[in-house]
Amino acid sequence: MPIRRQLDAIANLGGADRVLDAGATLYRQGERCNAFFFVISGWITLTTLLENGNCQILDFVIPGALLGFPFLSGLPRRHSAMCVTPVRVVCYPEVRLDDAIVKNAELAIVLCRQAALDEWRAHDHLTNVGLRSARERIAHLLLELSIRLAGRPPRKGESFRIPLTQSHVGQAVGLTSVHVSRTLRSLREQGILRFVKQDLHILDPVALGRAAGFPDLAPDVATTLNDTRLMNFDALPKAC
Amino acid sequence: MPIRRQLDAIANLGGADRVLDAGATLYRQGERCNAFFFVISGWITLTTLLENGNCQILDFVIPGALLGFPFLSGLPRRHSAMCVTPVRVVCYPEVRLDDAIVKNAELAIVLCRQAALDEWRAHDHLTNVGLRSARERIAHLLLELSIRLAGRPPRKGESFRIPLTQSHVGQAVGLTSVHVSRTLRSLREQGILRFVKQDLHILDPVALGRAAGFPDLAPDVATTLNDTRLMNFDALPKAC
DNA sequence: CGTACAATTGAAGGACATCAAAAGCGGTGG
DNA sequence: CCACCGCTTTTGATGTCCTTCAATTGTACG
Repeated sequence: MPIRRQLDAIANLGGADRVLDAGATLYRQGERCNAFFFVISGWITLTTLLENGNCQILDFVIPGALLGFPFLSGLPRRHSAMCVTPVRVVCYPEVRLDDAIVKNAELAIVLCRQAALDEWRAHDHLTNVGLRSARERIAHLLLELSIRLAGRPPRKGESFRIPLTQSHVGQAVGLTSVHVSRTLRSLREQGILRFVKQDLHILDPVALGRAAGFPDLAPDVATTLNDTRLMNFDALPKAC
Repeated sequence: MPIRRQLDAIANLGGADRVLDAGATLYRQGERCNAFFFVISGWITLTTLLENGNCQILDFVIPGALLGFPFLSGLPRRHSAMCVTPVRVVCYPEVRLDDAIVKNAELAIVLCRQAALDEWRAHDHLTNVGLRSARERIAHLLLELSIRLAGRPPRKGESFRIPLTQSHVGQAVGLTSVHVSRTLRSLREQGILRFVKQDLHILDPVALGRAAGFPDLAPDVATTLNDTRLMNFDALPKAC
């Protein structure tokens, strides 16, 4: 079981459970912080803040992920990790990367994989924002989140709890919340999806895929995600 | 010396030198390829191609970097690596991640660091494209490249060889080459920089920094880059 | 029941794209 | 040496996608 292996790998690092309210931060941009975290429940955003007050959401972190490992230890964080919902994590404070890796090759493998996955999502996100239209960006994001939550492409009529505001969506894909609202309306009117009160209903997965700009790529992406242990934590045995 | 350490770490993997023409690819999107590379000279772009023919440049790879390590081995590549100029690399074919890491903790550390740096640049790139104007994006990119090449912030009057077309710049920051041209003209007319024939002249570093949206961040960024061994290969001892 | 925040909708403006054409520049061959 | 080619850069005119500003309507919560 993938996530079991992650936990085994870090078992001897002595983590402690921690509960945070919505709006709290795990670490802040500019801060030196050598802790890292395993997310048990709740949603977290990784955000960078600009001087002008604008804010970019780099990624959404969902349960089952490792978060914030200080590969570049001692250096200030480049982004903040903020809780969107109440969050439960295992916190591993003051880890020394070099020691931990030398002592534990299994951990090194898990970390490399996690880093590669994170980078892959960052790249995906970048192409999304860089060369797609508003409609495509939003469809793409919602489809990606569905796939990450389900571990496979969504089926017709399925629905997911996505605790984000339209403003979050906008900050993630580089649009104003106003335009997100308009675009969601258009998608709703075309019978592709409904996103009300943080519940996303997938009415037409195929049309959604087409709107998102992956034509038949979705199954492949799902395989990737599944293969590399970014699954929904709730779907796991209670062993952890 | 940082890059020496990288090379030491991978010394026993048996790499072979390889020379490629401009336009050649190291690996292609969709391809299964377990090789990775150390760049000796030349510039490389990491690109994703969309079905509609559009193309996003994810990152520019310059000499001294490790490239394409198959963390998610066996899975198809998510992007292509294309030579912008003639390129010399050391090629390490068919590496098995798990074995290599278990046998060589030093390598694992280097890889984790490289992965973290790549992810950091991807995030930086993402905020650049996500919430800055055309002017800011271009200024930011050129400043970033200068810093990576010099290992520190550029000085007044300094110039750098950047073998990119305006079309490359556009594909990197999500703009058309037409608009890149116009924006560069504006920056030139304001005495901030000149970018002619692949030679970038920094006329006013402070104004460039302000145009890019980091106000005083530049020194910090430079420190980060320097600290984490993304330096210009040419500045290294010839030992490699 | 009032306050705060999220979502919605309209009107107007701007930043960037698209289309099209011309000019500069290096390379190649007659 | 000049003509020709492909590629990059430049510039203009026109259009559009998205933003900005502003006001209204939910909806949750103390």
